Amino acid sequence: MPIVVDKEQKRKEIALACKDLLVQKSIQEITIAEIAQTAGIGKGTFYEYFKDKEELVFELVNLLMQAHNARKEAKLAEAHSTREKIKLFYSFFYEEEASDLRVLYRKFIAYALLAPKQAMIDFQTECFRFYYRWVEQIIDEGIAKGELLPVAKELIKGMYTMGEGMFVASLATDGVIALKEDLNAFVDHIFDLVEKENR
Amino acid sequence: MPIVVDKEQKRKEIALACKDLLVQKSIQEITIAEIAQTAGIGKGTFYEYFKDKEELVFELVNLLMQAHNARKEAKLAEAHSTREKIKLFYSFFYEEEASDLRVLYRKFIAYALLAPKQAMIDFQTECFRFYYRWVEQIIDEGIAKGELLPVAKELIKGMYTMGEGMFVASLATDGVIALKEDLNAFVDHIFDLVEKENR
DNA sequence: CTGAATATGACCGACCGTCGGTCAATAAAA
DNA sequence: TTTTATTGACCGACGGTCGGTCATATTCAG
Repeated sequence: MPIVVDKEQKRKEIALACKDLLVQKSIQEITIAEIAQTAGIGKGTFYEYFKDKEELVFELVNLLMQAHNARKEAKLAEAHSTREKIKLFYSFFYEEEASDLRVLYRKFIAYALLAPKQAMIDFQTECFRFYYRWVEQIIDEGIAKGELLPVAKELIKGMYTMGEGMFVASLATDGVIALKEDLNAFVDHIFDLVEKENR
Repeated sequence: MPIVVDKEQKRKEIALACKDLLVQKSIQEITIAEIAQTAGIGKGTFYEYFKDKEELVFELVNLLMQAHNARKEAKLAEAHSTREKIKLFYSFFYEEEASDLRVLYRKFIAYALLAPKQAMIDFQTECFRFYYRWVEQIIDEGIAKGELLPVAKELIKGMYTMGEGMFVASLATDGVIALKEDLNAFVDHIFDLVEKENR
């Protein structure tokens, strides 16, 4: 048989090799030739593995997000209070650890708005479901323990999208949003409202 | 002396002439030549008024948003309850009337994330301030009337960004968000929590 | 007062460079 | 020999520029 490369694997390698480039430069400034050179492949080869630059960004976000989620799940075990567990979810938006991923995620969202492709939609939907279930489980536990009012369950979707919304808004405005502080403040105020003991 | 045209005015005319084109096609598919042809000007002339395609989108969003805000303020006078007034703010995200503007706004956000320019940031910041003040005033009235708990004031920023977040999320996912229903449900639940009578 | 000369900015599209995407040729493995 | 992977030369589309043209307001000589 002829040469057989693991296409899936090579995709990942190419994407990873371009990480710094993709994080540092705006995608529009990056040329395919530059990408190929960075990954140490020919320009034509790039097209064997990706349809365009967006797919490359997408692959990388996918890759890093998976790793990120794994780390987060580990951390979740360490969190004690319900409030802390929920805040852990939002920390993606400001923690130093995830800053590269955030830069890429931002570009990914932009593309998803500009020229959505099914794979992107599927990915975003899966992300939503993943985090929704996460938060749902935490809230359910809180309700079961009698800590939280049952109405807390109805707030999950809004709370989730609030995070993304504040993230986007903080990137597109200047001086009106302090992401970490505003996110945590909102969560605290909501918790104050749905914790039974405060009633 | 030579012909002198009102540059500001002509910018608006060009932008307005391209509205349908910009709403219907993805920006990346549109060429400058096409824009020039649609607006009935030469390609070179386009560059006399805009630096690039993004500026054109921006001008149009700006224009339509101003008109939209004016209409909204008029409607606000008709709304009765505090809850209704707040919901009026969110209706931008789903009302038929604003659908063209939303399509453009979506593209605008994408550019603001992809390659932010100061003018875009300023515009978004101004939009934020405008709506923030609006909501703030309504909430303040509600508190003054004794309808709402004072903590309601602390939720404004989160509530505002939740709207944008749910909007973005609904565009980037499939089947998990019903924008109108989810927005209104969240608002209702929050109101149930911050209205004094429900305590 | 008139109209010819002139100055100036609006307008334009031919041209140029860049870059995304293709494909014919090559290499290498089986 | 066949099949697969790789490559960079090549092509055409498109963004952006620039020199030239045109329309009109102003000026001033007659």
